[in-house]
Amino acid sequence: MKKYKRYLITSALPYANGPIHIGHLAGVYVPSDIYTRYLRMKGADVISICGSDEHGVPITLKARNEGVTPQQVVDRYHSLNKKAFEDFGIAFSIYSRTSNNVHYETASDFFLTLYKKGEFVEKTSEQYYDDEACCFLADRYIMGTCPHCGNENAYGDQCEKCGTSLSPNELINPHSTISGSKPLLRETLHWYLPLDKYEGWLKKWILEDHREWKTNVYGQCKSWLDQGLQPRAVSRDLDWGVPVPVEGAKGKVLYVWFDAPIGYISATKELTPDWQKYWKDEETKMVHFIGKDNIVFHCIIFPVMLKAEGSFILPENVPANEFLNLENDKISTSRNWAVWLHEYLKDFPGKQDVLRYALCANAPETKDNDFTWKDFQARNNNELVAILGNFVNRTLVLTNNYYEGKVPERGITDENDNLVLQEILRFKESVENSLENYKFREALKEAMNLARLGNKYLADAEPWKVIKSDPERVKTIMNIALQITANLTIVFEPFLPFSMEKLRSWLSSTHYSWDDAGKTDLLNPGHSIKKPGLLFEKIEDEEITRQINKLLATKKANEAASAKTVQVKDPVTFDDFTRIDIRTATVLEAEKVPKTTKLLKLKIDTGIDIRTIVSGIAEYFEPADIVGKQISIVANLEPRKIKGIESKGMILMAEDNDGRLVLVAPDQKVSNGSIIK
RNA sequence: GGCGAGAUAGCUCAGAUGGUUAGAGCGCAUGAUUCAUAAUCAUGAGGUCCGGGGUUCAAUUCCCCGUCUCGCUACCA
Repeated sequence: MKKYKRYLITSALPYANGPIHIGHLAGVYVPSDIYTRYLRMKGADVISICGSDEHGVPITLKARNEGVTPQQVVDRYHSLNKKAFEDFGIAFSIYSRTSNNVHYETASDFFLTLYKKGEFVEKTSEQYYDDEACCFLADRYIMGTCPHCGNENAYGDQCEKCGTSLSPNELINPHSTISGSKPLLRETLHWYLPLDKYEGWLKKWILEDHREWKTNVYGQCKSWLDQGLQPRAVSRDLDWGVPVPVEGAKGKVLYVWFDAPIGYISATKELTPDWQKYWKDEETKMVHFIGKDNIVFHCIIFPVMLKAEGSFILPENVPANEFLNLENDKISTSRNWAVWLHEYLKDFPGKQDVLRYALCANAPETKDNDFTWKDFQARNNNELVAILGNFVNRTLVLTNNYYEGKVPERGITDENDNLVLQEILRFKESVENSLENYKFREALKEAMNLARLGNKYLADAEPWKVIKSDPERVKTIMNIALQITANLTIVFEPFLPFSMEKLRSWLSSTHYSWDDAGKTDLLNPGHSIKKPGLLFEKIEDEEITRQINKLLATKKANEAASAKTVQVKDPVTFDDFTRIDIRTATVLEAEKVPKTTKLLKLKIDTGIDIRTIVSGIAEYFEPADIVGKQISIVANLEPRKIKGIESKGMILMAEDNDGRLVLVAPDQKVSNGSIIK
């Protein structure tokens, strides 16, 4: 294995439009923190980089909705999240932000370097332009009627009601969210990063040189590479972000995914004038901690950016995690379905380590996992309290009782003692091995096994009995139990830094280095320890019930919100209404459009003609079930090509609250082509 | 629809280049113990290893076809 002189750890920059929740923590920040703390304990030269990702359209929209500036939005979440991370003990070397000057400079320079090297492809395309506001409209700045579900408030990139992803020119009646005016199509110039040019290089770098990457990461990369890469735009028409630093690029900023990873570099610059040795020296090991949704950016796009620039190193590994669910449901910021870090810290003061433990023990390392409050409670009560806390407590209490807190001399050891002393050394290796391979769950379990060993040792040796018959022997037993305790402060330090600090203070011991782990003379005879408190406290049912009720209330609120009927649309004149030609028709044939999920191709008899309509209803109707049914259609809708098939008209559907589609048909059979009015 | 990942004890997960009884932790049951936050220790019960085919002397492991979950992606008039 290659030896490295120093480490550069990055953690995905959280987007500054919402607070941090347990999904972020379990997927990215807890693992990266454990890894960083471990490396620091080894005495390695390591920096851990993170910060707020503060650009992009959703932030500008949130600002507009709230009537504040984007800067105010990001200021709010930046400080909230920065503080929450600090309070939670995530040991970043720096928590920076992409709206600061260093970043503007760095990102700008980076773009310019690529620009001057001729790495970009320039292309013009047609995009919506707002004449009144005099600017191009990013997807999220255009709203209109969703062609699929009729939701009038669909965004240019997605309808949030039916989940359909859209492109702006699909919207019916598009309007600008800035001025409300109807936008026009205009030509605009953008810069593209030609990923395709680097495809061959990426294939070798990932598929051949990094077979050791996690299967989910490797598989996803392979999938992208096999499908072939396309150039990707690196600029957008927007006024919030890093301006494109070339002539004639007024009103254009760097696209947020181009801008954000450079944030790792600028944060490093901000941290140290020595930043180049971390980013440009082959002897630095760079590791990106991210969630699975970020794989393509960190394994394909950012490496291409770095490679194209030419002077930067590439990540040695990208240990992406899967997602964490909450009580059997996807975590969702917009649905308020989350455990928010800042609220947890308030609800469970002093219990950072409990959450760190629960999230690490149940981290979604190989597949999506579920966080439940019951599991959280069980982990605390049955593991932290019962195994780790209890062992520490009984050892320290006995030492205080028997020796007034002075570490006793270790006398002659018996066979079992020797076995245990050997075991202690083994733990160092196995925990270390798991950590080096980013298997944090496994590492934590091994650390806990050391506490288990301690409990078993005490149960076997029974010092509370032996003290009556052979007090000399008890000194040896307690000495060994204390050495185990000292070792616990080392192997648990990366996972439970708050508790281990407490424990060290009770032991009156120093902050050991990682390489002290396995030693059995960490506490010298005669060394004084203090009276212990409780390392962990039981969490009672009421506290858990309170949290569960909080979530139930959220669920109820969400249901109430979705049941609310969508607001009645703006009035239309009778004249407008009569322009829509709605008629009855009968389905003659139905078949699934190949290679699609939702599309059915229908041949229908409208009474006037036989025509083809393509409709996105395949998830709710089997072709056989719909043949022969009488339906209602919009007969005079402009024809449109869908998947190469010309569709003439639209089938009317009623959509239930849960999204289920139901045919709208006449009550009794009528002749085809009957006008519905 | 394409691609990727996953599916193993009640729960959370390991695992096997295919080979006699498939493992761990938690939970559960029984026993022991009382130094310790009713905490610990021992023992035990629990599994068509997602379903169906195939290859093989032998498949939970390899191949093919499905099902379900999650992600990326296409599509939705």
